[in-house]
Amino acid sequence: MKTVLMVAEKPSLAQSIARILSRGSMSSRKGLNGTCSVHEYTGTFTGQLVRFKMTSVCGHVMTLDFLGKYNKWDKVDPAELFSQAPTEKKEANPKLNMVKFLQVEGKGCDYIVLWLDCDKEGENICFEVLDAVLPVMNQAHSGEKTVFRARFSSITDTDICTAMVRLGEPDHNEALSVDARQELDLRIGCAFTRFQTKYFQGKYGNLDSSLISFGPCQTPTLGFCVERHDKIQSFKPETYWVLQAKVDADKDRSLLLDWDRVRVFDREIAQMFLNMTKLEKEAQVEATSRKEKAKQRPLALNTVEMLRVASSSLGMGPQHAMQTAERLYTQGYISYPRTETTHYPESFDLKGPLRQQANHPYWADTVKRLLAEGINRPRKGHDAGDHPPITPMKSATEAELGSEAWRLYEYITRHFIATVSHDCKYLQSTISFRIGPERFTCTGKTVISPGFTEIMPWQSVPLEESLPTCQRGDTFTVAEVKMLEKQTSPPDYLTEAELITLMEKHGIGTDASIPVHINNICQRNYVVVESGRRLKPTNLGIVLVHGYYKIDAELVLPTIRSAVEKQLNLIAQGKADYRQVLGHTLDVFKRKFHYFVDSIAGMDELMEVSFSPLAATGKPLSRCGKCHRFMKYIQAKPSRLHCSHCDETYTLPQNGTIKLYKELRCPLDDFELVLWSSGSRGKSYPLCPYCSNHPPFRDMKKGTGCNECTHPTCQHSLSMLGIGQCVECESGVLVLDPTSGPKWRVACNRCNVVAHCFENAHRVRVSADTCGTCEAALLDVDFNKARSPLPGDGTQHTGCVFCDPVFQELVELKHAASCHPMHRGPGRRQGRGRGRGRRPAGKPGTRRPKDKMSALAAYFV
DNA sequence: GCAAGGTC
Repeated sequence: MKTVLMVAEKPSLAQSIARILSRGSMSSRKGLNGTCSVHEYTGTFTGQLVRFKMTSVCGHVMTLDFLGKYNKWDKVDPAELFSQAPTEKKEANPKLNMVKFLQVEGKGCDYIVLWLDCDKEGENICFEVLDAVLPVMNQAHSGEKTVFRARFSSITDTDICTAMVRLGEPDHNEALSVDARQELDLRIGCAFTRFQTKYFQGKYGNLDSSLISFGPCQTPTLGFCVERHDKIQSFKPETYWVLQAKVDADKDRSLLLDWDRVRVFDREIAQMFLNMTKLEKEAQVEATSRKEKAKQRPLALNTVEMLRVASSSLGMGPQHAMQTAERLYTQGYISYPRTETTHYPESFDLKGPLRQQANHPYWADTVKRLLAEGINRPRKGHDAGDHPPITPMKSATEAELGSEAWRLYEYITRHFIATVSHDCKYLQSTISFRIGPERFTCTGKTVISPGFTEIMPWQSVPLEESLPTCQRGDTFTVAEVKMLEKQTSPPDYLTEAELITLMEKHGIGTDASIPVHINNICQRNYVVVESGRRLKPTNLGIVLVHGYYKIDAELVLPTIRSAVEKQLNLIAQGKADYRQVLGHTLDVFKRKFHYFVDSIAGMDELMEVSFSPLAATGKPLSRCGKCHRFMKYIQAKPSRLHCSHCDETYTLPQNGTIKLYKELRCPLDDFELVLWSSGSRGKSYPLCPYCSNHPPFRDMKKGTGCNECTHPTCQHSLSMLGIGQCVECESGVLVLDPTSGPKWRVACNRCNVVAHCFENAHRVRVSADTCGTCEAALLDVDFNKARSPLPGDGTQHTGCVFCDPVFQELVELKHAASCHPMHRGPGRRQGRGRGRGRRPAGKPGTRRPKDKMSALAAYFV
């Protein structure tokens, strides 16, 4: 029997589609990556009985990056990234092992049906899948078609079954347009980002950002925030005047009337109108009207609307809202949360999800009435052909969801019930008055039937006192006419919800990536989220945007993306050549880049106002090995040491504290050592600022401290303080922290394993001798007589920290229990003993004996 | 260390 491999874009879709096509009779199993499942069943395909294997990828299989050597920031001129630097496709998520997985499942299959999402990205993933799978599939008989594309517009039985009988071919042009988009984004984004970051970080000391990024989506996103900031800054309040009239309606009730001219900006004119009206005793009714109006129930919920409401009404940031929604989805409470669609397909079972809510303590009454009286069909929305609108799938309570997830779920559910409810109907009555020559109006609303506002009370028509009944020609006594002086007020900072709307309108990002872009500009310290989730740009954000405006406004305008997308669409439609569009667009941006680099002084002028040069920043900390003057410690990210005499900057490890290390010096370059520490309970190690930036030995990497230095005799080096191989990670070595006493610590120089040991010992040294069993270096430990935990009256003991029974009680390994060698699969660590990093050549046979493993386990766990 | 796009 022949086999048909079918691939969807995500595990949930593979399952839904297989369930539809197999009519529920499939057998499912997990794939080798633990994330994707394979659903198998038999059926007919091109008139023959076949075995179907339905599975999925997890989004893109591959990602685009530069060849490794072009990712060295200090060796490559960013200008090279526009053309010279070659790119390669790498696996998008190596942990998922997607290529291997597809090949295992695809091996020996005869046909492939591609069920990827029906958009350009999906079309591109089709070819990623084919690249992986075609080489291992059975060879086709001459001329026989083996590759098919299923096109569907919703995940409904009819759509899926129709797609299956009308299979087509994947569209190469659409896929190519995505290839072009990827390459443009990569080359342009990385070139500008690297240039800006290096340029400004090399110049300013209090610029608090380790990355000054640029991108065709994030930069316009920031641009919107700064545009609003500029409006606020340049706003000049204007004074205006308003007439307000009050008439007596009943004995003890008066009506406030609105002036038909609304407001005037000239005081004398306002005064004139006031003079003409204030002596009038009566207001005459000129007209009355009563109109029935409706407030429409909401469209079904899609992702961006959910994100807007989450931000503006629930105070939940888009990134967080998305994570919460995904959790609700994987737990089965709501349908797939990433969708552009606001329209339910005709066949969608609306009553099913509604029935789920019929006994919910908060809205049972509303739901039961809807079910009994019949639901209202949702309004016609937009069908993007991706997924149905976000719908609650089962009932839930706050107790089972937790308060955060509950608030989002409650909103989604109320919104869903509202979409199948009736519109809110109300009566709007208007009375037009004349007082002297001026006209005034009074309006009032009364609810006829609340409709959906019953379940969305925050949308309800505000309760107003009804207007008195009257008719044309009636008169009312004027109680008062007065002139009010008011001022126009500036707009406030952009809210996240407003920003999402702007991004959507200008096509910046997609439903899935909008939260990412907003998050990016926060993390890069371009904007901060203020109260009411308003986005206030920082000095850095403002200067960047103003700088782009000054040099090349297109770099920040929202059109930067849409212009490129127009070109890409030509590729997708087969109207333009992929190579030509790509080459041309890169050429345009390469010119822009060179112009930007040449004009950077213009941005600098703005920077200088807000930031101070490196030489004027920071506090003196340690001495330079070249000029022996003090270097300054610059705390702003990325933290570094700067020698203004030599005009050199040395970067330091991030996310820790730095202090001087006893004025000790590196024997290689005479720089004073500094001590890096991750916190009081964490690890710390000495570090030579010069070696860390210019590794002295071939086997040392940049950015490392003395705990990885292979200097043979320096007292701070790995060679002198290393004890033995890390118990958790593959390449690390446990190193004694000589500064940690009296709460002595041994820490891995690669991962974050920290062992606490020998508390209150007054001296711990690494001995030159090694353990006969495991090759680890022995430790020499001295205790004070009064506090010695050693047996008898001993104050001194030498032994192996791993094997010595006396030391067993005195060492405690933090953090490693589940990752201990005992719990890991066999066959790693082959040929390597416990010796310290620079172990003498170990013969393959000298690994530790088997029972060593159980000894270790008993020891640490 | 960089982009933006999928998805977990």
